[in-house]
Amino acid sequence: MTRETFYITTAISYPNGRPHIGHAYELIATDALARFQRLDGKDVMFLTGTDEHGIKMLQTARKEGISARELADRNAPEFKRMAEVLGASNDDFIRTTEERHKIASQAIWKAMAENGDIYLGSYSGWYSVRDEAYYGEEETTVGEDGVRYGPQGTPVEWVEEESYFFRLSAYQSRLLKHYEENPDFIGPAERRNEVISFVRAGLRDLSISRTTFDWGVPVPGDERHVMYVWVDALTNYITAAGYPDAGAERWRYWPADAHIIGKDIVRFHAIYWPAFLMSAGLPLPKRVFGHGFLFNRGEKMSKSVGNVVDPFALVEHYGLDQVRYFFLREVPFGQDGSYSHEAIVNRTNADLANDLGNLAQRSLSMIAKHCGGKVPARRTFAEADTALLERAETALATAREAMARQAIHTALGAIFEVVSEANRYFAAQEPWALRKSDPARMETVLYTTAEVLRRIAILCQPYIPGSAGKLLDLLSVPADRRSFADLGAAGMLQPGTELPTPQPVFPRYMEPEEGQGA
RNA sequence: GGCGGAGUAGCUCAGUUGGUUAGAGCAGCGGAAUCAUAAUCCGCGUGUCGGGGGUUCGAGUCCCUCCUCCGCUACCA
Repeated sequence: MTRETFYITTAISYPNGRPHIGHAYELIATDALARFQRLDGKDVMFLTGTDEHGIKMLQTARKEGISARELADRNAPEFKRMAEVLGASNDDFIRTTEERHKIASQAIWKAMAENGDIYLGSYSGWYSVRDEAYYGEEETTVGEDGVRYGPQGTPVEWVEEESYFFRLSAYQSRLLKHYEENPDFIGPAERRNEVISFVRAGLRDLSISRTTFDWGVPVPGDERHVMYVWVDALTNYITAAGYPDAGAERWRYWPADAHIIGKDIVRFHAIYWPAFLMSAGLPLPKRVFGHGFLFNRGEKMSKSVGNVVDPFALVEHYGLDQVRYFFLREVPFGQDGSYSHEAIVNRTNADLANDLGNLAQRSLSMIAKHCGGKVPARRTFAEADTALLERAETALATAREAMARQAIHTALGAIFEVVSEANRYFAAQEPWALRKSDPARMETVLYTTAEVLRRIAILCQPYIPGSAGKLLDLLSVPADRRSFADLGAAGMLQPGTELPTPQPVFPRYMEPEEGQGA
């Protein structure tokens, strides 16, 4: 029997600089979504990568006195390294400068051309390099410095060039129909509204080639042109699935189940991309989800303010799972979020070290001391025992529903509800008192606690894979018995199983004696 | 200007189709306990639910209006 496939992607990062916290955030969240589906038995493909063409790469390279390719070759590995440092479980890392991507991009171009959607025209206007957009004369203003600026406040220059156009205007009603018939195509709902009102306002044909530079994928049949960077960038999602080879091993993953992107590029993914795919006769992704931005103490990161936070430093300072947990739990996915040293310390100490870590430590220590370091025997379960264990299964159901709509914070909330409940259970049962009054009952209580920890750890794997794995190791849970299918009765701990000496899983963050925090 | 979203306890937020004394977490205060990573458990909130008006037996939850913030979008001097 073939398993259900699940294909999920991040946006590909533009490597004209080093990875920043926004890249890290998107990757962590997408990784959690991918891991969840894997644990839930799906055949998952998770893709991330870098988007290396376009004039901005060229300009940054020029400024540094190197070629665009050298810049890409220098920075792309940093993004790859970030994926490793963040514990991302991506199955592939695509670079748009790869040969397979050139083949795919040219193939989709040809498919769109054969469908009659590409025509040669010319474009002249005020072009903003930074915005990568043309503006009408009336949209620009000449500043006091004599420089002409676009509506976004970026300098523009007069550009006149021959350009291929994509007949986007022809797709207006088909797109609207698609949004109508597939209400979950765009998430969250606010983004969907924005897209629909934009499309309703009317779509103009899109300029999709450039002749003013050559850092891009050549247009098939007319190599004076390179493709507009977004045509080539969006195509990465099918390149990695083997396009244009319909017989490719990975083609079974297409269409993607979810493109996870920042809210700033929703338009490209929810309008242009489906239009390109319709034109090329390919199925559309099932969902495009735009997450929010992160702010440092409520302020947008910027180099001038000096509050840019390096994801590598963050992981180094707080620990990988602490960083993952904080962003996934603290920020409602889809909304903007804020982070600060205090918030990270509070959240991770309270939830990970105090609630979960300490519960594991106190119960496993008792087992080590009073049960011979083996999974204790269990007698008849009391109502409190079964009730607690069932909470974990309820949490899985809640998490599953939440993760299907990218409500990662809701899923984590449900899981940590079980942790709280387990602490209440442990305090109410007082196994330390039972040790003298009713040792048999103590064993059952400790068994129940260990078992609920097993379930919690299984549920935590998508979010804090390293620590969850460590906890499962402490419970001697075999590596092949850690999926969601093993969550319930089928995978329960076997009394008598030898357990390793308990060790703290989540170190408590202690403020350095002196010096400033991160 | 148009469209959309938001404004609820010190902080971050939940609040189904309107219905008993508006909730959670964190922080704070008091207590219990001592198995544990000074962790845990219990108790404690007089919040104008942005302002005003309205519908209703009853509104945080519906309608109108105003204010503030944010997003998308279209423009104008």
